[in-house]
Amino acid sequence: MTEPHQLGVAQRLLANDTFDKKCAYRPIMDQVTNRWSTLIVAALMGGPYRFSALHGRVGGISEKMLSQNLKALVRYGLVARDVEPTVPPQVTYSLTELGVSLAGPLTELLGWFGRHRDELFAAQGRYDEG
Amino acid sequence: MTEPHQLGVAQRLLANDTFDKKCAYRPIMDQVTNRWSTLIVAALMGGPYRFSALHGRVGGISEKMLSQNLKALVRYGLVARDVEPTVPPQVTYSLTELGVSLAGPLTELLGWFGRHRDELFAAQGRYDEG
DNA sequence: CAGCATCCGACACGATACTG
DNA sequence: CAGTATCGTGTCGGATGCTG
Repeated sequence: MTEPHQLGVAQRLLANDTFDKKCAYRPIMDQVTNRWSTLIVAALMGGPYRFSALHGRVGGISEKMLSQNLKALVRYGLVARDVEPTVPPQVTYSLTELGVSLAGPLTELLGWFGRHRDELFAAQGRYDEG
Repeated sequence: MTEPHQLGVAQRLLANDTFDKKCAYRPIMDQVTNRWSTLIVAALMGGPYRFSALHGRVGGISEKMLSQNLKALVRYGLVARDVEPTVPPQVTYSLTELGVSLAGPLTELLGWFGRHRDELFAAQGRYDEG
């Protein structure tokens, strides 16, 4: 039941050249779905966070990558950056409305990997054996 | 209405450490959501394809990357590889059941980028100006 | 036809050190 | 606190040429 519908959607998308590699928003999508940005967006779903809090929350990310990816996310309007001009400075990051709207599809994708984790590992194991 | 639910889901996922960087399936997710694999899976939603057909369909991909990514997708059980022992050889690729189940979330994500393309570009333009 | 081997440049990423 | 600068390494990914 879901299958034919999904295939139909895919066909339409392909027919309209909507996600071909040449399509102009692919670089943005590559950036947003990369290793770190997904985790950062996910972390920000929990509410606004300051730089160091985010750094602790995203587990394993370097300051450089956090800074770099945050900059990109701000650039695409997915994350808001609020600076409190105090000493020491306080910078708070939060999802914009656009960022929140991305959270849905992203969470679904992440959820899929969570649900099918075992099957993926099993297939990987089988492949590496034989 | 969707917002609080999504945030709740995210919170639960984070609380369970389900998509932290350290989480074991992240490497698989990185592979599957990378630049080419998403396009390959999308192309295969249209039905089974042979190597060269797929190569033409995915637009811009090199044979090396197609081969490499197909191998990874086969390894994770998302794509099936059927060899017809003829001369010349015929190799057909298709989505497995697992692959089809991934198509849903993936299509949603791709659809999101299609729908919000203009906002992303606008934000990018604004950022690069000021 | 369906690929693998090789070379090579570009960039992602981490570690370390430094700044307002 | 919230970053930036610099360096070094590894991987990504394209181009080319070759094989069964």
